[in-house]
Amino acid sequence: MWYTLITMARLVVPETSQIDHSFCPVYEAINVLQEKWTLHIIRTLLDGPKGFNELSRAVGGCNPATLAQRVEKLEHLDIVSKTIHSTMPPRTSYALTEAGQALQTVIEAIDRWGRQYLPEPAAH
Amino acid sequence: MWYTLITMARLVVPETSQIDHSFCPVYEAINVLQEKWTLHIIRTLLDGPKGFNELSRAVGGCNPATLAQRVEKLEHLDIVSKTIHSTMPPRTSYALTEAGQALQTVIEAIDRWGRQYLPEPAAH
DNA sequence: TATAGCGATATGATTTGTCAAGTATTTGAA
DNA sequence: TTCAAATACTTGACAAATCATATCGCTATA
Repeated sequence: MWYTLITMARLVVPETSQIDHSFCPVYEAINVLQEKWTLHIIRTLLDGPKGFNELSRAVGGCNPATLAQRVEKLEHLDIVSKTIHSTMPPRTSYALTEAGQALQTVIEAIDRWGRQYLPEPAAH
Repeated sequence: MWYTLITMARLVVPETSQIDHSFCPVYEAINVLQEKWTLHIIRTLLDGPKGFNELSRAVGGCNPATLAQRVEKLEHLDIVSKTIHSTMPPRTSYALTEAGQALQTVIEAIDRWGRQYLPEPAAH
């Protein structure tokens, strides 16, 4: 099975016009990264490991329930790793795994695009 | 004002610890791209201009209300352009602008990352 | 001794996204 | 000729995601 940039999530097999439910990496990757706060969390952790509240402050504006859910999901995907240093007083740190670090290229591409094409909001 | 990859949306000025509401391109770019379906829409349009239903089918799974809202927003951001060929019968086409085309680098980075780090879901 | 900080979790309100159905007209097939 | 399908959306009801805020037991600092 081939994949191209224009390959759809559900590939249509020409002969039969049936839907192919095979796995498409780009589509899945987009689904992972498009969840609210995910890219912000990753960008923040590129700066180095952080505790829960520290991460929360650095990300800016994400409420704790959502943040907890996001980092849990990212942990399952092996993008973020969680280390518990002590339970009482609670002390934890979140860091990027190798897969997480690899997302730096994505963040950089977004960064370049934003600088070039997003207009500074003008007063109106 | 400087921007770096680790720059937060609201920069804290060290001397005063006050919040700086200055515009941060990366943060804004992430906010644009993290809305549900946005990256899928852009990836689909990289394949060439499409009509509304054609786009809908190619994106796969996005409902028309959301799709209409997304393309309208992308039009405002000058990422997508809309051309009405005829009103009755209705015929329209959506295409990427220069800024939209430039997002190909982002999609490609996501593509590479997905192929390398997203595991094919195993049967369980 | 009082206060702030830690890593969360609970609550109920609000925002966002989804679903099914419908519009007015033309095109292609039976 | 007659009927189903396609075009680009819109509407209103509903479900799901995210929101601000309060809270927990405990420790380190003030």
